[in-house]
Amino acid sequence: MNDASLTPAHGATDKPPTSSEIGERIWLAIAERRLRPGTRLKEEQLAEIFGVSRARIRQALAGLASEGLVQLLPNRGSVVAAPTVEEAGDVFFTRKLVEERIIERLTPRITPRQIAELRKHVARERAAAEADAVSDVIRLSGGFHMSLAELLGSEFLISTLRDLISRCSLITAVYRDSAHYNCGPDEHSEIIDCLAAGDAGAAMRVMRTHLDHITTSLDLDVERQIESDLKRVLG
Amino acid sequence: MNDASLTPAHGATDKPPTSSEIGERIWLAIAERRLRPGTRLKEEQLAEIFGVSRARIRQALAGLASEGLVQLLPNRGSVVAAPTVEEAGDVFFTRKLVEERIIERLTPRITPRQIAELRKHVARERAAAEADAVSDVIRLSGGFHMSLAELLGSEFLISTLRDLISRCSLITAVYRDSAHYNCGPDEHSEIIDCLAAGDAGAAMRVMRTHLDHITTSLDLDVERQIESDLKRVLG
DNA sequence: GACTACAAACTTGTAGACAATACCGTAGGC
DNA sequence: GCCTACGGTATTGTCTACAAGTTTGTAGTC
Repeated sequence: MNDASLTPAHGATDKPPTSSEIGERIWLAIAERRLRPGTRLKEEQLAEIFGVSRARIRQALAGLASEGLVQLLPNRGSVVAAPTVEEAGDVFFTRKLVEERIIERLTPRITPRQIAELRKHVARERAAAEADAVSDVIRLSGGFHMSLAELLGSEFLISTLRDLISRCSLITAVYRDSAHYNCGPDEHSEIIDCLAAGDAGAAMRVMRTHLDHITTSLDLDVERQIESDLKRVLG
Repeated sequence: MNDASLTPAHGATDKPPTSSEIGERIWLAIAERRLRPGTRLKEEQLAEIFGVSRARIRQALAGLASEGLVQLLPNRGSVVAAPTVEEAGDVFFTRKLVEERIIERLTPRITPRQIAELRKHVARERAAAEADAVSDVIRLSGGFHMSLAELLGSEFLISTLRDLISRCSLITAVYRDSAHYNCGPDEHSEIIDCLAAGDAGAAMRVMRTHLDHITTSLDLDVERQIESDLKRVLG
């Protein structure tokens, strides 16, 4: 693993990062494909990189493991997870259902003020896309979907969606063929229009189409060989 | 918290329990309503009860927190979570969708040998129900659903369903009105029949009905006041 | 008499050290 | 020449001690 792949652009900070900040940085490194599936994540190495003790690293890794981003091998360490094609299908299928549920429940209760907030978010997405700020684009495009869950306020759906989006980011990082990062802001805008019009059915349809676009942009048919499959390939 | 509520029936073991064993015991205590929502879970106290150090307790609590069973309050400790009525709706809704997906994918590939395994499982459920072995009944009724996911072999759906079943157990523990524990074996048997017949549609229908039965057995309309709602009640 | 500021006790958060386990290279035997 | 057994090295798993934060009780003041 290249140490530079985890150090943030804005340089070293004074305070030691919290375990969730560490998790976020590792997550971003995975989503940006700087950390490839199969990469070993040694605790001591990470502890040195982030300037914290191993205990905090273990916390962060445990969190990432529960989100399915890293795999914890007992007594043998952690590696960046390598989702299978089948798993990818399940994840996107589930995400579609959960996001439709969110839309369905959010539509009748959303306020004009919240609509405005969402539009601002999409504007930030556009700005980041035009500036080619890859980290921001990835974070913001997931952030739009998270915002919908947060507006709804259901703790369960929020944490479930966070989990699903993380997994989707990993999947797209593995199976996406080109530079086209996550979802585009135009379809997000369209979803907001439906929400503003109070048309839950239309919003759900657009959301479904939107997520289908992401799915179809993946090479799920191609069998991408990844590091952890090495044994199977050569065995 | 009563210490006795966590000690297992079969007495103290020689070896110290692993963090997942500790998590399981706490989970069971919650599912059996021995630990009520809002109960504080002090690390040192738990460490003494299970005869391990605090580090292992923290692991167990972190795992339970990611399943939504306990709530981690930074610098203030952990309490047994108190799901709201709205959250309960979301959880059951999502569980229905996930279990239907499992059934849908499992039906065309299930083998007679696996059918036989499932029938054996239901037989164990019946035996436990007749013997009034509450712990076993709770574990086995959830176990049936887990078995379906495990037969399918999708890591994602397995971990997702484990999460959902845990949350459902907590919800039923909070909102169920009487002694009727989780799901009955008869409907499980019916699901197996549909699987054996290769009729995915029927199996999905039965599963949906089955889960609806659990939902309707809850007092979701009644506002059960729980400790963490104290402020809202008195404020 | 009620409110605010302070102090003590308790609980969690963190770090560092030690023990257990798994992997890799080497030597010996078949 | 290949396989197996052994030992060194590296990495994870666990525990104990200390630091930081929060809550609770108490005294002083308005």
